[in-house]
Amino acid sequence: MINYKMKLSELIQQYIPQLELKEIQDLLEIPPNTEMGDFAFPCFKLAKTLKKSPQIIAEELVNKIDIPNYVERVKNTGPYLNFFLDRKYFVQDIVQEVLKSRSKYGAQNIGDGKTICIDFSAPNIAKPFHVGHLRSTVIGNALYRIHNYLGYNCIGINHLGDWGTQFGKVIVAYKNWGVKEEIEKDPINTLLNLYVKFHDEAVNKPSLEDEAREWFVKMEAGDEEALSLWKWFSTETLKELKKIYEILGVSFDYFTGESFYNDKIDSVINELKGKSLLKESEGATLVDLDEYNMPPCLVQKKDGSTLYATRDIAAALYRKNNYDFEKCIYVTDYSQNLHFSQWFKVIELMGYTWANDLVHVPFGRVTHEGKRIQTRKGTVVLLEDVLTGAIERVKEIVEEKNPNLNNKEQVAKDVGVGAVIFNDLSNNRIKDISFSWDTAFSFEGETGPYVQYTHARACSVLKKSNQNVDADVNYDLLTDDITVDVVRLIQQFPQVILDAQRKNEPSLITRYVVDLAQAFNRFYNQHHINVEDQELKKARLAIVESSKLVIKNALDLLGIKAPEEM
RNA sequence: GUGCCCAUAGCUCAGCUGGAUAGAGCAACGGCCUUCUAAGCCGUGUGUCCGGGGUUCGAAUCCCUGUGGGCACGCCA
Repeated sequence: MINYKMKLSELIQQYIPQLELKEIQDLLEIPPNTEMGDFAFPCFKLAKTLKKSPQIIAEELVNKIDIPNYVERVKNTGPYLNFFLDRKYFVQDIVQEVLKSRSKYGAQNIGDGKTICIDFSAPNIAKPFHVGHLRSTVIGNALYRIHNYLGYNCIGINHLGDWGTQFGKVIVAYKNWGVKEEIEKDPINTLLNLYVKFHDEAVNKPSLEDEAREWFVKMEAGDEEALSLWKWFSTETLKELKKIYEILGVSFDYFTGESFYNDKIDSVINELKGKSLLKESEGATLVDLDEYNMPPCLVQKKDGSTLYATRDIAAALYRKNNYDFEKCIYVTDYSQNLHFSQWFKVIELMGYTWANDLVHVPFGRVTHEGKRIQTRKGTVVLLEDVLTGAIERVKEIVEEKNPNLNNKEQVAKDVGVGAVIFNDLSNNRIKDISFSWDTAFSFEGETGPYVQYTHARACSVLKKSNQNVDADVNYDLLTDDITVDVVRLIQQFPQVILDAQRKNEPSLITRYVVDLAQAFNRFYNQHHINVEDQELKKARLAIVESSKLVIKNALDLLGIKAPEEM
């Protein structure tokens, strides 16, 4: 497949040696309207050096330029030089590439086997998995898949919130009001109720908070009772969590939560001490970051127990030593921005240059009808309810529109879950999301089901064609506007993946696949595919197959299934 | 108070490291199933791109400033 941007840049440079190839490439753009061509080169930058108006420069260039075979014509429009690619050449080039590469179309090896750690999902044990946790999970999962597709060796780590003072709270609550059998029956909800009850009671009895902290001190000291309760709570909740991951189709290489680093903390504290980074303040131990315009990073409470940051530092050191990552990505909501800046700085102060390879990928918060979701207040929207609700809704629609569908259960799951994931990945990650049942369950327009439907439709046409698709077709039949629009989008896919990786922004792929689905649906409505004319049919099938493959690849990168029928 | 983030159509949002008339979806109205899945397609309309300055040949995009909102700021995670 030709890198058109590169080729055109080289071409232009022959006539404008004043500019670096890189500059020309950066300048080359896709015009806002396809009537203006496939690529455009604005001549403003040259006006000063050439001491001519950009309009005149464009005009002179048009007259000079020697048109290569893959370009149909070059036209000047005011200060712009517009390139119109040869449609037949272009469509053939792209379609042949897609049909050859198939599920690898868009894949590249820029990662060259280098390791990327992705720390994502990380729900708190003993708290329910709500819609807020979904974002880290699906964004992290998409980043994992995107990096993998680009040749990185990915390590997905679920840094479970399974350690800390909160467990002291749950232990206190359990010892006061808990019932063993209830936890066994419904661990997450029962533990949640205990947690909520703790906070209700602690309002009137603040000593409970001290008790909780004491229990956490015991946990870190290896107290048997504390640890066995903790272990019990964790295993029970983890079982529930794994069910959710199963439904979402998300997996991890390691479930090493915060507790995993318990025995690795002392050496971190010693190292910090050895590097003279620690300071005592009001009984607590911290790293002073005043110089860097940040509040201090607390590493030990006055009772000697550790904090979130301490365990994050220990985890980073462990990962660097064991995985030798090129980059370690943390996917959390933006309320943790300061936390990450602080301990990244501590790593840097410890003298590790790889502090620069630690990347925080923040995302916006989820509210429910404008209100904050708070576990403690019990105002949660459970992810499980959202998922099962979406699946039920899909079942209703299937009964209405396609009652003879074969594997209804599986399709309902794929589409319902796909709708929820797609919805979470459609906007820029930094934007807050106001969760609403209506939008989560809407399946029209820019939604997952719309894209999946487009894919299923393409599959259906291919099936009904009763023939295999091959790339040896008459490309003269594929040069109309609507067809070329589809191919143009297909051509952009590899670059979209690169952008998504560079910016850690899966929504670029979500947006892209909607555009492609729209273009394909226009093609589908405009052109009948399984026509009598065998030559035409064969040509159009090549477009359908290519579109189908790229939609599938894009959905794969997002962690969304693409059923063949729905 | 200090720091960071956000502000684009009635609603939800795109708009790449500045570029040609600012775009989608939803909602509303009208059209398209005796031919490949109507979860679809086509058509109709709306904008002080939060205000004010500045940089530039050119600003929704960059800089400054004001307003409105969000988040964070020592023993939670």
